[in-house]
Amino acid sequence: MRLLRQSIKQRKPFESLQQEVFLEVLRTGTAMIQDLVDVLKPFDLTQPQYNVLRILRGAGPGGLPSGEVGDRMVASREPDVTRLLVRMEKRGWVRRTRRADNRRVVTARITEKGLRLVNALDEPVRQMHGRQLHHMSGRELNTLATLLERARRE
Amino acid sequence: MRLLRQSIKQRKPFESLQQEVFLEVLRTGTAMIQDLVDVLKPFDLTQPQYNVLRILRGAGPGGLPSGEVGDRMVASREPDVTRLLVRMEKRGWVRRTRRADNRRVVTARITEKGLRLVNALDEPVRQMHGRQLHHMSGRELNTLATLLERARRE
DNA sequence: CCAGCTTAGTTGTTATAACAGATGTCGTCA
DNA sequence: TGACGACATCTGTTATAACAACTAAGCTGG
Repeated sequence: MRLLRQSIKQRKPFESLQQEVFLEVLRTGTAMIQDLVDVLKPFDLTQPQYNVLRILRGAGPGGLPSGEVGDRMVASREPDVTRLLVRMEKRGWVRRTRRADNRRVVTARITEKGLRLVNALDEPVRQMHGRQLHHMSGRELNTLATLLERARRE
Repeated sequence: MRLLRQSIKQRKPFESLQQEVFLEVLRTGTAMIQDLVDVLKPFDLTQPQYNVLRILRGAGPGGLPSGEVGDRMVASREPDVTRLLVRMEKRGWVRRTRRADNRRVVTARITEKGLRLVNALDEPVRQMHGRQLHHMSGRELNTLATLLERARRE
């Protein structure tokens, strides 16, 4: 009887559990991203733009090929990366140069201005993370990060 | 010495932990949403449209005011909801009628065609969730869902 | 009852995303 | 060496998102 009940209960709740996790991830993600957007708005910066600035800061003075930038972004197609970088170049945050030894490749580098901007955002963004997650213990955060990473496996 | 080390170590890892959770949530979210988009694409349906269909199916034959639909969607401004519903009406999945007793309100209802579509998607979507998360135990899923919900609190 | 506030939805405009196809450059192998 | 396929990026087009301003309908207090 015990076994029967278990096998009955197993199927249905398990599937809806998967769906619940799916929905929770999306809800949490949109809430978090919205907080970031709100932080960036006064700086007249969108989230993908901020993302690019962080990537290029991390890449150092050598910069990165456009394609590499695209690969490191969570979600963006190649054509969008091109135009994103072009727009950012117009704003003076990024410099794009065609590589001499391989003229197919466009190297994107962060400018001094872009660097100042992204540096100025470190503290506000850090504070935002604090506001979002200060009520969770280190242990909980660790568990959460681990489970999320595990969720993406396979 | 112990205390000192602790106070030194405490600050930095904790903040980067928050950031790590933030990034994990976004990465997992985009991966999951991409899977859904891939499932919906053969049906020529976008994720917000699918969302609306599920909401209106859940609302039953009485339908819902546009504003209500917007509130139940994760992220979408009012103007976008209007146009989203208009587009879906053109495709025959939704019917919009102005309410007689309060002509400001537009009630949106799912059509027979829309209902067939969203019902036909239940199984593929369920299978997608299975592919995404079959490697995680019920216990892990429960913990994950609980922690995510908790992350949004406060 | 009616001027002015509120509510619900719409329209206009600009920015960005998605997708397909084109362009310019490079490597390579007959 | 030079045709050809692959690579990295770009352009064109359409769809959708963001934001602001507007319209129409209902409500309310003098």
